[in-house]
Amino acid sequence: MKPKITLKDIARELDVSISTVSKALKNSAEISKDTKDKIKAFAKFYNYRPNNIALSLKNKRTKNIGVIIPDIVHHFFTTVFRGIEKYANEKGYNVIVCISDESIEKEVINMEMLANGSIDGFILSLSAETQLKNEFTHLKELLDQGIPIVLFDRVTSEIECDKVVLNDEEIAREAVGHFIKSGAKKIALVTTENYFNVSESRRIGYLDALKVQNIKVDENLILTLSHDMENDMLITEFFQNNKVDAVLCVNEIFAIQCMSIIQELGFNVPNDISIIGFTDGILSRFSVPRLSTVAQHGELMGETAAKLLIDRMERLNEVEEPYKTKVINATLIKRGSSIN
Amino acid sequence: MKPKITLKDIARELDVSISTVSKALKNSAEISKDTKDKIKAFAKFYNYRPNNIALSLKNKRTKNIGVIIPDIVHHFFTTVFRGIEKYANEKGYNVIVCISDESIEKEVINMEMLANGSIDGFILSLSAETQLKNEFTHLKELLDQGIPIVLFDRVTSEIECDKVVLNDEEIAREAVGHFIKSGAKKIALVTTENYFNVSESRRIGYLDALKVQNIKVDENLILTLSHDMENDMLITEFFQNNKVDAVLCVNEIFAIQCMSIIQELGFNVPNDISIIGFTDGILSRFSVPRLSTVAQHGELMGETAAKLLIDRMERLNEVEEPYKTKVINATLIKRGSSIN
DNA sequence: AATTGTTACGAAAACGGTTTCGTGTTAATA
DNA sequence: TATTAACACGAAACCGTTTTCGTAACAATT
Repeated sequence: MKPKITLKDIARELDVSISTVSKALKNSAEISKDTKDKIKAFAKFYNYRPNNIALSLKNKRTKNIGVIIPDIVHHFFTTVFRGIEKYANEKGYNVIVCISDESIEKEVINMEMLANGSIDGFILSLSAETQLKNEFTHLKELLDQGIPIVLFDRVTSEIECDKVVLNDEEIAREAVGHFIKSGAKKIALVTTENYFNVSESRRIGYLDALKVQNIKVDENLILTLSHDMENDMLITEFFQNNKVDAVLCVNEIFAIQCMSIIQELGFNVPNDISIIGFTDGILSRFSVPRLSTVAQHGELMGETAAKLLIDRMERLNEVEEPYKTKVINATLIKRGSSIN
Repeated sequence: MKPKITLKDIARELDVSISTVSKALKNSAEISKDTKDKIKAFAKFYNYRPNNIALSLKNKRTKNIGVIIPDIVHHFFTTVFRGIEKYANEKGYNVIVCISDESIEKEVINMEMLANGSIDGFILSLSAETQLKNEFTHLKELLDQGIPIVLFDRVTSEIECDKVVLNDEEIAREAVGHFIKSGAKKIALVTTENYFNVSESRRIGYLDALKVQNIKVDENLILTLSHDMENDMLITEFFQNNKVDAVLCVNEIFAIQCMSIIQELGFNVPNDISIIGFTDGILSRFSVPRLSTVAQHGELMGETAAKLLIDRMERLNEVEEPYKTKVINATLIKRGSSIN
């Protein structure tokens, strides 16, 4: 076993001072060529690498980013994370991930844990509970301490910080417009409780598109499902009791569940009922027929969030930039589950 | 903006020494009750929290774990990660994730980056390229430096360290046995290049099960696909050219692709051809019919790996424990794609 | 010979904690 | 009254860096 070597070790062995070693390794003009060569050779031989922790303490920056996401086993968040990791890594940052599990308590604990020096900034998507309770003091306090935060996807207007969001409203409008253009009249929405900002936006887009086309909104055609429950019965009843031409689902699972039940009920997709889901994940690509979806470009979203954060962190001393909200444009991917 | 407060700040304000503050906050018997109360109240009021970086430097341990995985957008790795994060968090550790992207270079760079003080130990699954090239000096060097490593799933016998693996061979045998019991004779295997230890083990299990039942191995019934290519043509030809009763696929995607193509070719699943896949992910649960799979219990695997690592790290000074390899027992989940 | 300027290096502070050890003050004991 | 013990606190070292500033040694200038 050969443990890591420090500046002190090199200094002792070569009979010079620690400062000389440090300067030599940074190629300082203060040190003579002979001494520099000697020190560099020694350092190289023993594979010297500066200790990150000591550097962090000295520089008051860790080059770590904290990422808090509600759930990692979820295609969208996973792709966002990949975008964050990729960009951060290119810029020399590491990523510490915590999973809030949709709980505000975990969100708070994890953030406070990391905020005590472990990271230079946060990227997060709010937990369901945080959105439900509308409780953001933990975020405000961190911002107050000067720790930059970037919110993505599940954001809130209560907090002033950089944000990255999808054009949910617009893309929902576009999806419904697509249904209408193909002749659908009875268009359903399958969504979650609307304390989620994204569901709310998608609902608005849905309603908007109907209004524009003078289609009367039928509240019965809006099915609200919960995240964690078994929804099969509700979905079955919904499609038994309502004549529907098309259905927009706010996530991939709902869309696949709907498609499966619709088919079991004897309807044809897309001829009897068209379906469009959100999140262009693996399920959508391998279903039969393939699912038309809204691609959220998670990876781009992650990269954008990381760039926003790193730009702000590396500009900390200069003039304060105003906060930005970047909008990622979703893409409607038309596949077999809707009529072209 | 109110920046973080330090011991020094408290000491200055309260006109005591830094050591007194430190001791008071740790409730040391050395300090009088009066002084302690005063200091605690002040610290609480200003929300004092010790700086993690300073603690890390002092204690020579970061309470961070480095996790290196080949790919995060992959159900199995994601669940393992969740297990790691969950257990680590309970024990007060944070998790720094790097994605190797199946590249040995990234694996090396990331590990060296983190090894310079940022983490206390690693949990990783080898990249494809690392397995292909059989190149492990980076791991050996880190172990040499006294940094503990736990390998999971994609492991190698070249490295001595704690490991967590699936009983791949056995479960493949069981799956094939299940096929045979239901009357299948022509049993195919759809797998990846066998430099992956897991594919290799599954292949051995497959061959073994056939041998035990005196079924002659037909090399034509083993289809080797690559990870990144479009395999649809190969799969189609395979099922056109070979009479097959059942097929075992080493991952979920292959299984779904096979099922889809098999159905397109006019066969019935499971009556004409049974299918079992690996990885009990979301695809398997929502396909029609639902896919019989080998559940790899990723979360348990992650927890086990994290426990192994943390146990070793927290036992560092005591006697060296011999390295362990924990085997996670996979479960064969029988659903609609195979005959019971 | 005295002054000035380089060169090449070392001492020390700082980052924010913990911990060992030393010490002044008071009270208890002989 | 002198010694000892207990109490309550502070000084300083240490973790591994970076960086400012001071300075010894020598050369060059007047």
